Amino acid sequence: MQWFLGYAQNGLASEVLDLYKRMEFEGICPDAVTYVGVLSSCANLGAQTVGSQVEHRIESSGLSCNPFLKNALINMHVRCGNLLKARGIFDRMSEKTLVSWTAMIGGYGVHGQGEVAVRLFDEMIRSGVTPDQTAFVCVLSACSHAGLSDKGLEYFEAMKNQYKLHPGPEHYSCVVDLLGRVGRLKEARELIDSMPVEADGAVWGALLGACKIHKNVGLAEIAFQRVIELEPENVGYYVLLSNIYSDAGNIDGLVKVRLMMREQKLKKEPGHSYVEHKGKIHLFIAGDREHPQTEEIYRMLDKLEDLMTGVVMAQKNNGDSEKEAVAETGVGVHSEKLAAVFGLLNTDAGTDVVIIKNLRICRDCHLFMKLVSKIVERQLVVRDATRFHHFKNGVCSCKEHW
DNA sequence: CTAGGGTTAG
Repeated sequence: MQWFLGYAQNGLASEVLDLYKRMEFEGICPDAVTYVGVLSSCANLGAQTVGSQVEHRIESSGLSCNPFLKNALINMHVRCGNLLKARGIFDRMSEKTLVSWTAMIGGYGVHGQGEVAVRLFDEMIRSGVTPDQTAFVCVLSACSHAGLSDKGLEYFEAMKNQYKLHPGPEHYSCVVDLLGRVGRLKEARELIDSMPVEADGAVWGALLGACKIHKNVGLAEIAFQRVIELEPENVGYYVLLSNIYSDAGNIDGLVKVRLMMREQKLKKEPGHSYVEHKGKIHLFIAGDREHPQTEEIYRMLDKLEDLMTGVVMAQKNNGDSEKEAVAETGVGVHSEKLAAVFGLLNTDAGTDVVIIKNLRICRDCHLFMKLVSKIVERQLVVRDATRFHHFKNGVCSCKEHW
């Protein structure tokens, strides 16, 4: 039985779910710790159907009071995109631990609701719970995704001065991202230079990402230099720089990076993602043109592309009014976008309206349903689901493909 | 015999 935690904690989520299925088949009754491992795996895979089944089993087995399980459930719902369910459990918890707060704050952050995350963080402090390094990572990243750079900087200062916590590279990478996204590249660079701890690849990578957004080729070259000293095998950074060159029309640079990659024998796997819909996992591969209606699908995506900017995917709950989901995705038409739209429609959080920029589209709108039904027609099922790509901020976390 | 276990950016 300890395999469960072993597998779960080592990221072998699909193995956990396989084992769990076997247990069910053999009629073995799982205990609370087993459920924790299963739920954590569901969270990592975005397996919301299994997750909800497990939730029901927990309820009927009388384990639902277990605070560990409640936190695991919150996390599962958060990672499967169901913030409202997560919030429901959170609100009904009598004893909210730091972990409960952190999971919920991180959830809002990941789904682009920085303002809510910040409000919750302040509420946590008012309730007498002291944040730790993890909580600060969550709130800083929430601020960065929502463009709340000054608020984020305030938290960063409070972390050091008020809470006497030593920021690690993971905090610095958040703050570099926070500054970089809003174009404060100079400050981001200065922050890195002033770091009392060693910068890791993520710190320079965050700067490189900011250079991509703000088209700063010179600084990108510096950041890239540093980042590959630290992570020479990470293909994503090569791709990022080559895309920066490509955007700038710098063909020499582009060729240079491609040659570097060839010398290092680095190959970029095609970007892919999968999303669970009605119990089936659907796979999307970047640049995939296998479908007989590919032309139509891409025309539809081009239409969506025109309407989409930024990188936010959020769910808004306006109390009694209709529940809305906001979709905005990043640049380049590829599979992640399909999955992001798909995932958006897939939330069973009671979303009635999908907003793309200022265009309001009803959930049943034929534009969306046509797109979705076309994707569903393919009935692509993934067997080797090793890692679910989370729609952090509406965009898959994997790097852009060529 | 029964502990263990939940939260972390790019």
